[in-house]
Amino acid sequence: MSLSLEELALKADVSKTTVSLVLNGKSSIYRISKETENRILKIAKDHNYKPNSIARALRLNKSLTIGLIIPYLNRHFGRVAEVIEQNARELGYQIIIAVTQDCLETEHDLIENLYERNVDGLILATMMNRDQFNDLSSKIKIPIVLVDRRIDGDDIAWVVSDDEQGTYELVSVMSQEGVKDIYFVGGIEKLSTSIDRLNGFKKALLDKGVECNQSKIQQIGYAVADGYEMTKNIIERFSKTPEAIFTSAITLLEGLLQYAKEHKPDLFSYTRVITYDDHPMLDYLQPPIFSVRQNAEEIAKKSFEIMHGILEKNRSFAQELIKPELILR
Amino acid sequence: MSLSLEELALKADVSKTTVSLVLNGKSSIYRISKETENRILKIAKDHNYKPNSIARALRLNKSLTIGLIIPYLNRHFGRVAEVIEQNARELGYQIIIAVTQDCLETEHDLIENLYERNVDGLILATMMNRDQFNDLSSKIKIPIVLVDRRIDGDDIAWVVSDDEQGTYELVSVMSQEGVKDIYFVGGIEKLSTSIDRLNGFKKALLDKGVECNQSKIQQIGYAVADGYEMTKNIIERFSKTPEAIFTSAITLLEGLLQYAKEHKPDLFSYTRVITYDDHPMLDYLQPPIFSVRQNAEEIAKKSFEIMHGILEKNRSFAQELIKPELILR
DNA sequence: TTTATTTGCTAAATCCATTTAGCGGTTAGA
DNA sequence: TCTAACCGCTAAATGGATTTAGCAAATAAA
Repeated sequence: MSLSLEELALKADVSKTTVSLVLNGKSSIYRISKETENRILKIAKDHNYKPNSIARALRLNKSLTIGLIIPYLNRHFGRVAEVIEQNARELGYQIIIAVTQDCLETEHDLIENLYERNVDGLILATMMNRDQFNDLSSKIKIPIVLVDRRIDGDDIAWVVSDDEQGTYELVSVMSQEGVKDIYFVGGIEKLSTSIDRLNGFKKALLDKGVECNQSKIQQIGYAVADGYEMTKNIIERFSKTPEAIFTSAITLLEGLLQYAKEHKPDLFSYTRVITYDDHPMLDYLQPPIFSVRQNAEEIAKKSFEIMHGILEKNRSFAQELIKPELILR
Repeated sequence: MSLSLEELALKADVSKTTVSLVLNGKSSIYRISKETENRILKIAKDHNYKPNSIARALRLNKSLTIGLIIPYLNRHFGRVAEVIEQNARELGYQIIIAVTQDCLETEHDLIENLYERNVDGLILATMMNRDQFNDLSSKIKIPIVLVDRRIDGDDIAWVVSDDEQGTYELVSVMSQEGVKDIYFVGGIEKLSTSIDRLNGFKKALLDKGVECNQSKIQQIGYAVADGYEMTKNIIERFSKTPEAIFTSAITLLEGLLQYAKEHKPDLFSYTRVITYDDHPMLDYLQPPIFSVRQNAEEIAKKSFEIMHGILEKNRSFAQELIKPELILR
């Protein structure tokens, strides 16, 4: 299977240069005769010739490969990865995937690793701050598109959900109903997802003249156990019967549900729970939990689009806020 | 950044052959003096030399890259992919991921594509039957490990959940409680997951002397909409009040829940629902739904282990049935 | 002193596709 | 008749690491 240019040239009784030129559509530029061209094309087709991608990558310094670095392959990022892969494939790119488990050091290692492995670009759900990112950018000479988590900066490409607006709208639904005593169960404090969601949260309350007490805000992390812990803190230290709790990720909601199940089975009789991130199973929980659905498909599509634009269309960076969808049950 | 062997050789004032030999641990075989060796090692370290992986792949015909082809990046396969990636990374391999959406043609295209892109091996959740697989094997000269879905054959490597046993145990819980009128909501008929789960289902009933009527078995597909459709069929055509329904995947359960929500809100008052696949949210549904949790981590670990064994340890194929876990709520 | 062996290292081939510079032959124009 | 332009194609260099065969100098053995 898959013979080389040279073998093809032998069969066509021309040099491998000629074969290469023909197959790369440069026949006319190099004045290869129609006859020779057709002969070569036929032989190539008959033998189902595909150029060796490694040799090609070496020569062209271009591997048609994009590295995708994300914290987990959970529901959200799984969907993002899936759609990025499909979009990439249509344009001839492959996706190399790697998961950081939200560990900054792992992220650094992976970036370095993929860079050395000659990916053409990186799509990154990063934990870095601006300084760390700048450091990196100066070392790494391939385009980077941030996804899901952004870093402020005029020249940084990113595609993220409009976390602030989504949270604002969701929390506003509560505050418009007069709910005031609302708790924020947050994730990793320094990430844009946390910052933006917290801003949206505060803004929704302020709009109704509710001052947001610092004691109502917790940010430990995005793991299920973190959600459990923060819920526990709220119930055991601040209020046995909070009016409402906002969890800023589906995993945190899981933690809340787990705590409620174990220690507070009647939680839902006096507490409204709302959450960032949606999940189909929420449709079947009692009582219904309002949520914000991130448009993973659009996030994925745009982020590859930007990458592709930079790589092949000489476009520069771009930034996109993707509108999430409110789901009121 | 990242200079070449040649540049390194220049700095060390030796030939690139010498540098390569030293860096590949062949100093003693080729009698490179300790002095030269240390000088080269130091320079390489100072400059953080990393061999160009593309050049290496071309020369060695080995890309340290594994293709992973799965139907979706959903919860189950996302977790499998995540763990495969982590295991692979520790041993220096990268994972190229691609999703088929359970389309056989896409699967074929992807296999061909990844093969041409010189992956060293393929881990595959396949839709192929034995003949198609044999056809493929004869063309493709790299190791293939099937994951999640197996194909019978003495020389085919696979790692799958013990679907038959898992289903048997789960359904036995029902049949031991005297439940007889139980429906099978199945997936894609010809896949081993479907065949094995159906066998386990039948066996559990037969053990209690219950004959399994063909009308109680449906197999349309694994999509949420398929689950909806099959549930609808059961309720509208066979029994308004089935004693129990077994869904053979979490997506099918979602379809069932959706149908119930829309057309049969009292379904759970007379019907027991059990499902293959687990999901943490099931903990919070009323009434509790018993399930079988596949050990995605173990499946992932073993499948890469087998691949690695074939690639680097001269081992041959292997087959592994991974025990799932019954979750009774 | 001569031959054999060891030491320490390297030139060149290899993997395969791409691309630049240019060769030898024909035709057209002056 | 001579130069210029054109035609159709190719040799060779390139990218970077690996590996085989082997060279020259130093040492040991005869």
